[in-house]
Amino acid sequence: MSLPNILLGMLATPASGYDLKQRFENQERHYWSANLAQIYPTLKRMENDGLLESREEPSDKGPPRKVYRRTRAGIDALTQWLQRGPEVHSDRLSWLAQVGYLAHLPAKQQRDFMVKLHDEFVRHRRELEGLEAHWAAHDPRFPDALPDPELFAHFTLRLGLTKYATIVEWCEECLERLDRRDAKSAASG
Amino acid sequence: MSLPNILLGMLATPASGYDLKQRFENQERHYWSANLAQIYPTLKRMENDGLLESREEPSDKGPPRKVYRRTRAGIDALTQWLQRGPEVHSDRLSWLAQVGYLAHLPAKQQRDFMVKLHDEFVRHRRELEGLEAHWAAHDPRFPDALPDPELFAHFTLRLGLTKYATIVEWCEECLERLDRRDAKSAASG
DNA sequence: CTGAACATGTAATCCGTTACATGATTGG
DNA sequence: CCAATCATGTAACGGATTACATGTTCAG
Repeated sequence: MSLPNILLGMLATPASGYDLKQRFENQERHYWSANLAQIYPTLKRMENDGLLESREEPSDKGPPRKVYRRTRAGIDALTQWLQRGPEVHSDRLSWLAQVGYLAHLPAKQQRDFMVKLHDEFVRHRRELEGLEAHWAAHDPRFPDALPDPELFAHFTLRLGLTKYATIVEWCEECLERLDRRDAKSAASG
Repeated sequence: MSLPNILLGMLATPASGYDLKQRFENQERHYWSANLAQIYPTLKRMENDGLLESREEPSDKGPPRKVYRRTRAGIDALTQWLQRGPEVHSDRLSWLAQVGYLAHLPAKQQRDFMVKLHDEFVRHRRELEGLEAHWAAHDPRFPDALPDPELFAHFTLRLGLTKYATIVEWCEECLERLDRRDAKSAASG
């Protein structure tokens, strides 16, 4: 039941399904994703439920855009979602499950796996660093004078950055431990 | 497609569906979860596919246990999963999406929300700290002389611990920023 | 003229949760 | 005797992914 609420949150300014998809791929990518085949029917259902209203707008390029806006009922539903308190579900980190079973691979492939992970998360971290740098350069209120909605958007960005930094450091520690182990086994074997 | 592979990884020693569920609720809880209604049919299907074989064993209590063991084909499938490289999907952190929209709540409720989050993750962190302390107390090889499979299990535990620690610290920073904001607005308003 | 980006949708399938269904054993 | 724990399953539903389907505009 999260996607409809997240869409309500994102619709602070009116937007089309296509716009929302773009935002999932940029700003919100580190904590949620959704594809168009899920977004379009969800928006339609929310309109039927009275949470949104839409109007068609001509597009410069391609077919007309269907632009959605929150209704009063939509804003109320969003507020109630927040008032119910934090929704913490168990994470599904299949890459971490994989790390737990790396003993099934030879030492070289174990190392390769951890290096790939490391590089992948460095890439993710860099993307968010780029977002933050851009924000810092273009908004004189950044970071201590940000008004309410942007303050919270910055909170989520900070979590993304520290999360990726933590994972990258952890990968480096794991690689060091693997190297120590292999140095030891080479000496004794 | 992750659950079958994770079950293969967990079945280093033979176990029943019920046993595996227990393990999801203890050791593996910080990176995966599955309930019995998903585990039982998955194990059955994997047996049909030749990845597992089972035998019935009498139980002290309740109906007979169906104990599964990996076949050679199962171990091969697990190895291939690992050789395909890390499976990194986008996280689904609905609590973080909620934080992004907290501007819809009054200041007091914003703070309450962050305090609840903080306390929740402190609890998660403490559970993993308990696991690690127990391990350290009962295994003389901990942490530098752990042999291969346990070494990687420790890697996953370390990630869980630093992940929760990072989130807790982030909650505290957010609370400080909220308090500074409210001190400022009280002075000017 | 071809491919990328714009723009919307449906259908089939798969994964995960909740609810339902059954029954034995042990501790309080 | 009752609740908790042990133990296995099916059915219905909802959420998410992949594949299919259509059509425009602009840059190279």
